[in-house]
Amino acid sequence: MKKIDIFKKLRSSGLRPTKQRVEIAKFLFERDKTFHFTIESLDKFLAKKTTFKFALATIYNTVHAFKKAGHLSEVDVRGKKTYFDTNITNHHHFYDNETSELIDIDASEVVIQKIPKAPNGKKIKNIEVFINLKN
Amino acid sequence: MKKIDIFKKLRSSGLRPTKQRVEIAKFLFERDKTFHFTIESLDKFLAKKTTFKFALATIYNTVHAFKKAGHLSEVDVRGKKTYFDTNITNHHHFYDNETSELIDIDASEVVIQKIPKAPNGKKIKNIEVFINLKN
DNA sequence: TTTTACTTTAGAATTATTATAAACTAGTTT
DNA sequence: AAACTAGTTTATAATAATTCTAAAGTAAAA
Ligand SMILES: [Mn+2]
Ligand SMILES: [Mn+2]
Ligand SMILES: [Zn+2]
Ligand SMILES: [Zn+2]
Repeated sequence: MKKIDIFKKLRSSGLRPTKQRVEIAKFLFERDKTFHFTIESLDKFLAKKTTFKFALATIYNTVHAFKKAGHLSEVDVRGKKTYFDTNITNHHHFYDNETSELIDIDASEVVIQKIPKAPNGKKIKNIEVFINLKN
Repeated sequence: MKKIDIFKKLRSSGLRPTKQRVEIAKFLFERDKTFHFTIESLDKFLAKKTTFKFALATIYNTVHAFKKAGHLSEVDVRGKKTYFDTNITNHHHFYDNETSELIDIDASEVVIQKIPKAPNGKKIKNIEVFINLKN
């Protein structure tokens, strides 16, 4: 992903390309594989890898703007912190409780044969399969 | 569920049957159908339906003791509050985002045909299917 | 360049949860 | 039944994740 794409991500999220936001966007999107992160892990990375400061509020605001624009998704994990995902396709997860690690499962890897019909007046929006792992 | 069973629930959770705990246990277990709740909803019910006071810490402690003893389970729901479930069988959920309501799906209602194998050295502990609803 | 609207930031506020430690009580012992 | 002991409740403080605020700074428009 080129720098011009980073600007597009920002613009399409309603964000001006400030230096903080560009750094965040580069870290999130300028890579080959998608990944999962928390605000805390992102903050730690930014503190270590860049010279200037990032207020936590800036990180929260930027991540939420990306999420709102559909450039990030959120994953439900037991625990207190929110996990974000740069994989915005429909997909599923393994969760390794020992390491607190999320592993993607492509939607095509899961085939569901039978599912109940949605309650009256409701439709199915999406199905999330969460596979807990043990050793 | 009779009063004697309430005492068993408490005893098997390592809890003395105090009046607070008996009230909580009666509310949770003395009913025909299982249900989902948060600490907040439980607290509100107890405040409204009983005369004596419940410290929040007592509610948290009692619920956690039931969970640890296997009398309650926890459900991952997007959001900040923890949801508990008096249904401790393996089962799945519909989640109605409009009403923030969880609806049980019996394990037999879901048949999964294909699933990837667990990563090296890991085993599958359990599979949770979460179906998001829309109108 | 000046202006305007948006952005960053430090710190305060909020929310859910957990910890603390003093007052209280259930169950046991005498 | 009184005394004892271990467990319990409670108000309050502490912690952790997140959101809010408002002052100072910056990008883009005029
Ligand atoms: Mn959020
Ligand atoms: Mn959660
Ligand atoms: Zn993922
Ligand atoms: Zn349930």
